[in-house]
Order: sequence, then C-alpha cells, then structure tokens
Amino acid sequence: MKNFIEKIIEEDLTAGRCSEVITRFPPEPNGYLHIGHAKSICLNFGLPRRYGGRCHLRFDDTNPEKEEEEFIEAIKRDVAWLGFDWGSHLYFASDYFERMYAFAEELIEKGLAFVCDQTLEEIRRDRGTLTEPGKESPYRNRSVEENLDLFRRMRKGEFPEGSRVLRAKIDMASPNLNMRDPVLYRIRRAAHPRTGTTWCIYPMYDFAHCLGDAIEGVTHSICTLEFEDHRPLYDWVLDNVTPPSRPYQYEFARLNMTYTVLSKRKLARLVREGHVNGWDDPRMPTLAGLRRRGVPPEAIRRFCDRIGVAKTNSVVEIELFEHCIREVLNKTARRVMAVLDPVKLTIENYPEDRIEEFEVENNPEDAAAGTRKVAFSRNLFIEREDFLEDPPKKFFRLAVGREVRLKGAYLVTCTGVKKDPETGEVKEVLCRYDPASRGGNTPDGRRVKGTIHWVEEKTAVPAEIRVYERLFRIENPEGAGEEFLEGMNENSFSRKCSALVEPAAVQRTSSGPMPLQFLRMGYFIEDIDSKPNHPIFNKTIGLRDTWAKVKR
RNA sequence: UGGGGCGUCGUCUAACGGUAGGACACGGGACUUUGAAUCCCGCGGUGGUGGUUCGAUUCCACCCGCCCCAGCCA
Repeated sequence: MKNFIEKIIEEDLTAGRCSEVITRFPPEPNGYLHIGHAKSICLNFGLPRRYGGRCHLRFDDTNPEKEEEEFIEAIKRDVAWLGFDWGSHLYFASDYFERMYAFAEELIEKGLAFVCDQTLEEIRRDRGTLTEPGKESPYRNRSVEENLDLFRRMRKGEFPEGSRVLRAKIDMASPNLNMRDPVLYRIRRAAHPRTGTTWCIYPMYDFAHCLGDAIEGVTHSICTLEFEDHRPLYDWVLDNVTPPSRPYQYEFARLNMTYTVLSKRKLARLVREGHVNGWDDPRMPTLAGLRRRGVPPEAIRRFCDRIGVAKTNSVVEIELFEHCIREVLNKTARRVMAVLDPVKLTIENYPEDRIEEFEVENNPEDAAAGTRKVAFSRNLFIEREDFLEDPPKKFFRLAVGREVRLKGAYLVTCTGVKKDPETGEVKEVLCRYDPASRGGNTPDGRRVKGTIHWVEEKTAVPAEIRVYERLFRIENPEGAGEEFLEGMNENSFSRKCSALVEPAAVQRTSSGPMPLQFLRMGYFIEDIDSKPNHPIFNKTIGLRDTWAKVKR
C-alpha cells in the first residue's frame, strides 16, 4: 500500500527528477518529541530506507529566545531510541547562517528585499486583512545601496532589537498573507545556544527552511498541512536566489489522537505548571514518557505504519495505538506473577512446612523464552478482586464453595473467609487444595473456568507499582482550547505500595529494563526510580479485559 | 465573505473510469492452565444535487460541511 508521498517519489524517480530520496526531520529544539513527531520521523526516515537515499536530522534553531541545549540532546536520544539513524547527517540551521545571510544580500541586490523601519504594530496594521489588501511600507522603495548598507549595519548590531527588519518585496495585495512582503530577518539580542552572540539578526522560518533544504540537497521536504500556505513563499525564495539545489515541499496531515494533547504549547504547559512530573512522565505522549512507560519503539513504528499518511485532518483512536503496544508486548514480554492488591490465601490441608517448586513457562508465545521455577506453600497471596463474597453469575474466580486453578500449581476450593469484625474487610481467604491436581492439571478431566495468579508469602518481593491511566477523561482535549486542563483525569496516576511480585520480576539484566507481563494484570516495566531494596514498576498498559465489559 | 486544503464503514486508510478492500473498534462463536493470546463469523461507508459515460469513490458543474492563514514563532 502506497501513500500519496510515495507515489510522488516513485514518479520523480521514474521521471529522473531525482536519483535518490533525501529528506530531513527538522525539529525546533524548544520541547520534547512526541508521538506526533514519531509519525513524521517514521515517514522521513522510512522513505529513503524504502527508495534509497538518506534522511538528515536538522535542528531548526533560528529563534534563540525559545531554544535550549537540553532539548537538542533529548531529541537526538529519542530519534535514536525510535530506531532511526541519521549517520553523519546531523545539521543545524544555525550552521548556515553565513550562507543564508549571503542569499539575503543576493535578494537585496536583485531589488527583491528591503530593510523596513516600521514598527511591529505598523507592519501588522498595514498587512491588511483576509479580505482587504495590505499597504506598502513607506520604506519599500529604498535603493539597493541603502538597503545593503542598512542590512549590513543590522548585522553589525548598530540598531536596537525590533527597530528594523529585512522584508521580501513581493505583493502587498496578495490573497495569500504570507506573500505580503514577509519578514525575512529580525534583530534579536538573545544568546543562541550554538552561535552565542556572533549574530544579532536571525532568519525567519520561511527564509531559513527552504534554504536549509537547498543547501543540504534535500529532494522532498515534507511538512504538515499548516505550511501549505507557505509553499508559495518557499518556492519564491528558491526561485529568486541561486540555490545549490532545488527541493520541493509536500504537506501531510499531522497526527491527532483521542484522549491526548499533542500541541507543544499544551505539553509544555503541563510540564511547566506541574500537572505532570516532567517531560518524561509516563502519562505524557512524549517519546521520553512513552519509553519510561514501557512502550517499545517497535509498537510506535507499527502504529505509524498503520495510521497511514494522507492530507485529511483526522483524529486517530487511541485504541489503535494501544493495540499496537499489546501486539508487540504480547510477543516479547516475560510472564511473571505479581499481586497488586494482596489478600492472604491459606490452604488449610497443605502441610505447614512444605515448599514445592513448579516449573512455568516464561512466555507461551515464545518457547525460546524458556521456563522458570516458582515456589509454592500453604501461605499465598492472591489479588483481592479475585475473591468475591457475593459473586455474580458469570464470575469465574474465587468465592466460598467455588473451585479455581492457581496458575501452574493446584486447584483449590474456597472453604471460608476471615473478616475484620469492625470493618467487614476480608482479611484472609481459606481453601483446600486437591493434591491430584499438581501442576494445575485435572486427571479426572473436570473443568475449572477460572485460573488466578498468586505469589508465595515467604519468597514474594515487596514492590511499588505505579498505575497510569489516560491523562484526559475527555475524548478531544485538544479541541477544548485553553480549558483543556479541565478535561484532565484526576485518577491518571495511582500507586500500589504493598504489591508483591515473584522473585523473577526483579532479576536484573545488563541491557536495561525488560518488558514484563504481570499475568492477567497487564504489561509492566521497571521504572528508572527503582532500587534493589525498593523495586518500582510502571504499568505500561493493561491486558484486554473482556471481564470488565461483561460487568458493564 | 480573500486565499489554501480536505470530505470513503464508529475511527484510520485503500481502490488504471469496471465486484468499494484492510486495520482498529464493536457484536457473536470456537479454543484456552492468563476472562490474555489465537482462530472463525458478523456488523457496517463513498457529504448532497445534477451532468458526461454501457458503467462514476474516480471526470465536470453547482451546493453543503470541516480545517488552516492576518507572529519580528516554527
């Protein structure tokens, strides 16, 4: 299946308009990358992978007031983690400032750019409106010599910030506002993270981006739909200077996802105002957050494959993303047993001092994952929600008089329950086991509907488990404007501080945290805050839960 | 109301002018030592009106709806 950009590329290749595909992923280092960027990254890096060529990582660092070194490093880390390699092609728009400056002088010499002394307010006022043409600047007809002189003095720092700009001389009556003598350069005294104070004039996006593309020999410059109106300006600049190559811009629809905000401003606000714990909070749709949450990069790549690339504004259901996460984790996550909310289970007819070991599989989807041993005794813990005093008809788990299988161990029948006399809370569940069911088998062929997970009291390891839900309870927080915070889910984060996990869950490997499936509960991964004496796990995502639907 | 874009199952996305297909979601069933996974089956769509054509999602006209643009942000 081909998307429209791939069709364009195939035509270009066939027609000989280019011999290889050179793309670029051009983030501005003013925030962290998120799942929406992943769509662009997969597209830009995927195209040359498919058709031959390369993709550059280019930082669009033309606004020193907003950009930071921290973001540059974070972005590199995230792109690499996603699985893409820019090789030696790491670039910065700021590397081209000198050459861009020369192109600006070329425009001035051709009478196609002028230095404008109007204030910001005057420029705005004279731009006109959507329905009325703008008014030409009184400085529009300065001589080439004067413009050159003024522009050079702008560069030297002779004028205060905001006092003058360089503008393209195009058409103040254009129905496309971007063509009404757009600003090309402005004066900014801020220190740039890379060029420091060597420059005090900085090129605007529309001037810098197309030239960056041309300098790098980019063939297909792919961006999002909101830049469609800028394409005439992209072309104008390249058509009016002598660029080293001639790239073309194509636009696709950015990703939107239900229950998620993806605008950089809103994400930055969540971080700044402390609604989440940083850019890598596991509830964040940032790549750093998803990584910490335990989402494998492969799942993100698959997701980007499946959502496709088109020009239709769309909102992808988060369920598709969740499906991709489960799909990958199901094949790769080691199974272990963990009880998040423990209640004692005592097997009355099992000897007090006996300990058995059972061999269980590490991943039924992957025989190569092998098996491990789990300890079993008279005293266990099970999930509190797996016992019900007053069970509904279709409840397959434990209740007085009912039999269930303890995964991998024995069948047990519930004989009673001990409760706190004050609160009525269940303190302990009592049962008797069937010695003939060792390993969870039923020699007599009887069928048990329920199989529950458990941990053994003496060997279980206490752990903290951090449970994350969707950050927003409303489907379209992005559409809620500035009030999007009101759509936040107050229960998006909770801790299970008295969880118990089997020892295999905390076995460390040298290659970083491994995705785990806590049997019947979901996928989890050890958090970076985790310590050997205080293991912490993040819930990546729950298993599909048909029972939850039956209950409803 | 100027300009630019976009309308296909609930959602996302395909279909040289020739049987509207896939994925997710949803519903049902089989299987199951995870109420998971897996496997079957089902559900459902071309914004509207005309026109061209043997035949239109595709071409044309008009209409309707949605998105983007008035930063010295990107």
